[in-house]
Amino acid sequence: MNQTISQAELVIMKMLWENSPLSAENIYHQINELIKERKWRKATVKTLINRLLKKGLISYEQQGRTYLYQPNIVKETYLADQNKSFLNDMYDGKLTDLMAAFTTQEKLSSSEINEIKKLIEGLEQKK
Amino acid sequence: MNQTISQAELVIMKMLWENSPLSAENIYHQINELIKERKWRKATVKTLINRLLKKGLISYEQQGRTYLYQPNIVKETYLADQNKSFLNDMYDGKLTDLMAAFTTQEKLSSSEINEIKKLIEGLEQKK
DNA sequence: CAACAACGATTACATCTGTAATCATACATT
DNA sequence: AATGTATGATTACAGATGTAATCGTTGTTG
Repeated sequence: MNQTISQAELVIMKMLWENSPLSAENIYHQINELIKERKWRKATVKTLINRLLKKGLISYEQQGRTYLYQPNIVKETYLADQNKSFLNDMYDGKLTDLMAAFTTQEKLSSSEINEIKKLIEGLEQKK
Repeated sequence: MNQTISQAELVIMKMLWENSPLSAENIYHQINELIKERKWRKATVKTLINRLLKKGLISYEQQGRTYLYQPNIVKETYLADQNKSFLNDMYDGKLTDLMAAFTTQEKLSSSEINEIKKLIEGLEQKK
């Protein structure tokens, strides 16, 4: 259940999280239209789909001659796991260190700063 | 120059960022003392060191019969790259989304919340 | 019905990773 | 000097990953 998703596989997963179920053909087209830099052959897309199937990360329902694929895991769950790993790997679990790095590294508009402030205030309320 | 660092290699890099130069022997011992769960053979440690050398991520100076290794890249630079990739891969570059996920996902002490507030205030000053 | 096209299945193959064993060499010790 | 030992170098090998080509089957079309 705790299968890893490779970089390439993640592209497929994102597509399915945004909009599913999708056929292989469909995924193929979306990838090559929306992500111009990346040109995958159909066979490549199929391989990635099959690997995701084998890992149990997606499933399909048969629709006539084609298969329609859909994710088995929720995006938020996956992200939460990734966040945790990233935080531990890069900042030894110290969230404030991570926050400091991100906020100083990325340039923020004042509306974004406000948004973040609101987040923090929300946290204070809750406790 | 934009070499990737694998999970295992990162363990070595962290060691060197914290304290360098170090000999292979030294790295070996630190890994197996400090990170109890992980038991690497000396040969494994050497392999990882050699891969990092080949990637140009570390270098050595000879000290008699042993080599002393040291990082060629600064930790902060590496982290900044990782942050950027992570932000793009997981949150399509939307920092506030990332922040929202992390702050709601991790439980924060009120002192941590304060620390973050100070960070944000610092950002506001600067603009 | 025959040929083609569409779709899924199978196979391929180089590189990267994790995890080492073994080999060679130089130093230390009896 | 001979042998053990520490250290670096070379080789190994399976699984994951990126990137596909090709094969097989079934529906479509002239």
